Amino acid sequence: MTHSVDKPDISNAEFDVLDALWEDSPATSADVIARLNKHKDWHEKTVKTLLGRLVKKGVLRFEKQQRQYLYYPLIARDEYTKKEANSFIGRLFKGKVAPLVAGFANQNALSQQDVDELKALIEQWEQNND
Amino acid sequence: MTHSVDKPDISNAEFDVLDALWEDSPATSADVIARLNKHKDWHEKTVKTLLGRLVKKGVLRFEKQQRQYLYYPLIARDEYTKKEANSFIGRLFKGKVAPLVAGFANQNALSQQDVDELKALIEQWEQNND
DNA sequence: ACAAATGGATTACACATGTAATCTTAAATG
DNA sequence: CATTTAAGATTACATGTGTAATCCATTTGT
Repeated sequence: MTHSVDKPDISNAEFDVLDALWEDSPATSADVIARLNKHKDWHEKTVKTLLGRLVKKGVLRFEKQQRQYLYYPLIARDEYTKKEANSFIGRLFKGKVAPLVAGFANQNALSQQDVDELKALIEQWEQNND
Repeated sequence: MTHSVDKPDISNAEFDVLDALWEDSPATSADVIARLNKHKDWHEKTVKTLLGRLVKKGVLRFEKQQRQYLYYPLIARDEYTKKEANSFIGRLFKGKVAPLVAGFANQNALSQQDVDELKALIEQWEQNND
């Protein structure tokens, strides 16, 4: 990577909006509002404000579709979560992922499926690092 | 657990202060300032403001030591990180820890040690869930 | 054609946060 | 003892954030 644009901070409320867009995009504000209101109860105006802020932050872009806008995310969910995970683990667990998993194990928050997935990941890792 | 007090939000700057206290407590504000300034460069007044806010939020308490105060954390680091990890994983990864670990693996951010620790955790888990 | 509804733009406003400066009082120092 | 210093308390102030309301221009329904 030769150059990378500064990642703007995305607030919690903004994240929820972005997440609705990640669910399926492009989408109109009405679409986003409808999706969000399946779980939350936000006023239409609120969601529009957040869409606007995300555009201003460079996280979304839009294309005019007659009167409405079609919004597109400019960052991938995966990329975003990866960065957030890094900084989170960095701050709280000195960058080590195992202690976080240990906390989950400790709380009985690991399912058989989680464990299976972790085992698969490890196997994969060992494959690549013999 | 029969009853639990509402956990106040701790901001990023506040977390750093709290973390300095977790390093060793009780401690005076001067201690905390000194510790923080090994890595950051915060004005003394700033740190004192943050200590005050943490006290107001019920995260710290203090005892007067003549003129100075001795500050004590009122929550354990482990407990705090556990809660934060839960909400973080909840929001970004639908509550599943494996996808987060997958992101790390994917970035080549897993060391042999991490993997060893994960394996140990899994083994432990399987022990308890046969 | 006119009015009502609807989309986005602009404005609002309280509380949180980062980052101190100033105030008050008591301890230390000459 | 008078003065400087240092601790905590109070105040400050720009920006960010949650949560809309209002404004303005179309589109749509009657």
